Amino acid sequence: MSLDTADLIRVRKLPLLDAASADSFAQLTRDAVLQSVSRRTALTLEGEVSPSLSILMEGSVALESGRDGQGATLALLEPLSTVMLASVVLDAPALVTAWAAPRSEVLTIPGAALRLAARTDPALAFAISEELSGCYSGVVRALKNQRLRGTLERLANYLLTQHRRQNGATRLTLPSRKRVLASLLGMTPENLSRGFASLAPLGVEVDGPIVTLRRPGDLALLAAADSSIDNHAPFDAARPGQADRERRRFKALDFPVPEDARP
Amino acid sequence: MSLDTADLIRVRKLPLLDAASADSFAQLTRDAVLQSVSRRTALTLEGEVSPSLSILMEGSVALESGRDGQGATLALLEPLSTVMLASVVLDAPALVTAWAAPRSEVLTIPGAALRLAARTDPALAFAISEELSGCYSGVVRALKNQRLRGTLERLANYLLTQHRRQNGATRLTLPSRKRVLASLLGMTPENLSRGFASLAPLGVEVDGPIVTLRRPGDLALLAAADSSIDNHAPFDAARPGQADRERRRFKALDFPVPEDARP
DNA sequence: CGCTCGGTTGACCTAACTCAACTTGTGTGG
DNA sequence: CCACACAAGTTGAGTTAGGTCAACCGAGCG
Repeated sequence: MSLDTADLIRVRKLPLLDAASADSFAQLTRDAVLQSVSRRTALTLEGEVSPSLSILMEGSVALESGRDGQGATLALLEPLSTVMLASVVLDAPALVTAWAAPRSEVLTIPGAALRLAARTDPALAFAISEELSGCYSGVVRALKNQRLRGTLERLANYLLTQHRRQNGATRLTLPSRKRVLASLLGMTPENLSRGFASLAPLGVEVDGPIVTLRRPGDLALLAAADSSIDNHAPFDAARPGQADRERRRFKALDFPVPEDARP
Repeated sequence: MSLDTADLIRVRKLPLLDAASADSFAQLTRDAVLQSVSRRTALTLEGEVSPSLSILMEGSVALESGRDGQGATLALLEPLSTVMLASVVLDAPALVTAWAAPRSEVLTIPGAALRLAARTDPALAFAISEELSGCYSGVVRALKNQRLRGTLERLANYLLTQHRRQNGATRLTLPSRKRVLASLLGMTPENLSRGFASLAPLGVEVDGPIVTLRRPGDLALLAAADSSIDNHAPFDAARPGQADRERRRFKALDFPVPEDARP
């Protein structure tokens, strides 16, 4: 289960571990594990301290809170995201349950090793700060999204995000079952269905998991009504590294990167 | 405007700066400023990069988002909080506008100095990570609070939180005007008023800004319906049911151990 | 086949918002 | 000193976004 040389090379490229010194990299990977999960697996359990940090290498992870059934999906993570890094840094109970989708690949690093290494390796500690800052921004955006938009606007916005993420193709594929998409957007499956229906006049065609946006501009008009939510100045081109990091984080949380934002 | 010796001693006690080495402490405080703001002042502006980190020493700060009028209050910060540390770490546009209340006292540290110092001072960088982790947890809790509780539950819970924070005294003082409290709780002022009214049967008496909780236990029953939301320490009022409830909940849900098998 | 499961559609319900009137406390100018 | 305006808060009546419940449909599958 331990990391072989090929794994080490792969893993070294992660933003977090890339920053680490040779020493702390060795320390961190000594007891790290890289494994493919076969079935739906909980990486953290709400309310329980997780002994290690998970990093999603492949597949996807859903952050959920609350009892199953009444629970809410707070985010869908994409590969290269850390999973509840904050809880590991604080060695505190996780605030959400993190479900890894079947066939995901996850790197697991002992939390104690991480905290220890971070205390002596400034580059690592700083990389952690940057990662945490990205996570923080993501959740703040999610909160704003929830508080100042209605369900239709959230849906429209989500579709535009996917649109952009899938390189502006007019056909896009929903990355999850509609049921969990609804939960992510803070609405019921029934309402999501109705939502799609009422977006039809705006050029949205739905066929199973694939959605066609005939007139993205019209959609943008709806979402842009209060897009002060994502409308912070475009990312500074002079800082490509930061921009990348931010973009990754955005993707991870399923909220839009305002490349331009003007329809 | 620069810091005098007394200021330096005070400021050295901050969690962030306490961790810093003598070197980076000097570096950080060289261009730092400690000032009392006289009127309502924006420490950060939504969408604009803030050149420096603000730390609230005295008074209070409200984090708002959205156009004035239609905006939402996302948080009320207490003294010793950092203000949008994440944005400063990333040197990215702030996600919210941070209003300092009149007569607040704010320490201002150049962001560039902070980032520079953090890159070489592991203790400082780690302290920043811990602070960010705390902020992250706070926002996640806010999001959960918003998503899985109704307005009444949020209000009840808020009152209990204040209750606890003010050392369990039966009389507590609201830290802000009801108007902004309503916005913080994600409801309208009218509805907040009605909310207080409907909590009267649970022993809540309101007289202007002071609230008396006659029977905190009853309130807790209402809020506890899903109190896994804020897992920070059990409520002072020892609720023997709590642990049981939680256990039952997990059991009932058949919450799998990490090596879960989905049926 | 017939079963379940994900999704859709329709009828209904309710929590929360809106709007408007009214109260009360707090200045402020004559 | 009063008159007045003004803001914060409360109360009431009507509206609506979104949730709930139940029936229904089509696809995968034992």
